[in-house]
Amino acid sequence: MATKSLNLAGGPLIRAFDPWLSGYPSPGKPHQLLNDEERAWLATIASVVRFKKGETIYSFGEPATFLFNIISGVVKIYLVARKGEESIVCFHYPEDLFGLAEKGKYINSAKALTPLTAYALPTAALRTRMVKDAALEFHFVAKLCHDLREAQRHAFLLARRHAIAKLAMFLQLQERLQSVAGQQAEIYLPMDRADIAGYIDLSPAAVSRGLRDLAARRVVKFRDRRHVKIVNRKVLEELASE
Amino acid sequence: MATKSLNLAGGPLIRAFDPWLSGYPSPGKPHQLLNDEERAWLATIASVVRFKKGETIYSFGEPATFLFNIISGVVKIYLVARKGEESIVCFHYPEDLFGLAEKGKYINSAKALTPLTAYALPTAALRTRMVKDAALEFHFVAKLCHDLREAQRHAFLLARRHAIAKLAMFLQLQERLQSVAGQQAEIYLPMDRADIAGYIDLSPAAVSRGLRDLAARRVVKFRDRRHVKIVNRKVLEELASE
DNA sequence: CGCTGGCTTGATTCTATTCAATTTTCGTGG
DNA sequence: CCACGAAAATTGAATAGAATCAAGCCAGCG
Repeated sequence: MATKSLNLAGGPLIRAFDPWLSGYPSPGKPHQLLNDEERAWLATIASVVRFKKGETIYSFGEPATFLFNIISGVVKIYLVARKGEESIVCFHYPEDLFGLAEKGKYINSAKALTPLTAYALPTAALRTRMVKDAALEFHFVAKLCHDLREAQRHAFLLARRHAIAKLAMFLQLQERLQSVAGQQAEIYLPMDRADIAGYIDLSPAAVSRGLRDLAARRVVKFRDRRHVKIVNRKVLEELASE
Repeated sequence: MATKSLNLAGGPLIRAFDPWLSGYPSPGKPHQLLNDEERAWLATIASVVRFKKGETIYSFGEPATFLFNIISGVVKIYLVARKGEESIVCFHYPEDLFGLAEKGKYINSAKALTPLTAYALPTAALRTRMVKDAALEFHFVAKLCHDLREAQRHAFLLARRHAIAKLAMFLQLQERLQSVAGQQAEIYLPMDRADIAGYIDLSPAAVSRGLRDLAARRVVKFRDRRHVKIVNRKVLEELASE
């Protein structure tokens, strides 16, 4: 991986809903958690790293030396089952954190879906600081809560019976991840069909058929394979809830 | 809900794996996160609450005024889908925390599966303290990481193709939740078949058939409907990974 | 302009769901 | 302590839906 110490932007950024405060700063949107001072401090321990599209960032079982904070690009977090098929845990976008560990080792693998720029935060330094700096740590708590809720939503998605319901909910989740302001904006799908399949637990064939049906029913409209627009939001919601 | 301010035990207890340190204090087991001072302080803001078996602790959408820390008993966290069926998010055991919120409201519902005793920690007081006390907060970070990993394992379980694989993995997860020391100990299932079904996303009928088959293949042995013993751990692992 | 990998589509197979009937368990009150 | 009723669990038969496998198609890229 390419590394440079120079801090390109103003330092790390983390985005999440506050678990406790309601509607702050504005309802319906995650807010920026770090203040300038915190970003500046984090910048002193962070390196900016870059990865090419398709490059592996870390693999299951490796010592977890870094926590990553995305500047630009998208990554997929995945697990490989016995049979070799990838089960996708989640997708991460700019201002997300990834690199979750257990007992000092990564418990999943990460791969860049697009060219990626990120801050690499050494876990050792981060840990030392966090035990002392409550305010900084507090923001990590908020982010963790956010990711936990997201993981639970994913589990909820996986419990949908019909392929169409899974796909409908998947599109809703993706839209929110990209926190599109206007209702009319297009959703960009940085992952291929196999990755979608791995995330919602369907065969690639079923994903293909499902998306075809959604388009046929005029619920969504594809500009090309990676750009969708939600045409009938109402019906999509109904489908998502079976 | 019944409330009393008296602190029965020595104060709240939280258990988890440390995300960063490896094998501390002993490999393979979660450790106690709070020190005596922290427990004492938490005890000053906590009330001890009790719930009867089957009682609802909180419901989706209510203001999240408390975070709960289980002293004894088991709770299920669940979501209700459109059709009225319950999707179970997770089960919580003693020394767990529950009551996750988003923007000040509970995002799921909680019900006692057994008679329950817990500490109710007012979120407002907790939040105030956490912003100042880094060490205390650090332990909550560790616990959140723990739950996040657990949620991701759940999603992984849901992605298993065959009913038997789901059940095998479910039993493994339950065993770990109860962190049985010896290999020979029995697993206690505090939930009914419908709850198992809701957690692993199968029909109750399929759960029944699956457990029957596991028993028939001598992989597990039921003493009664709620007590299982893993007889052939090796085969169970194979089945769990399909 | 052709090649390669991703994507789509079709036919078949297989597994869990559904729904209903039956048995077992559990809680209650006699 | 036992008997009863209600709820939970099991079982069976039919059905529906996605997986699988294989073949063809399209898109992006050299």
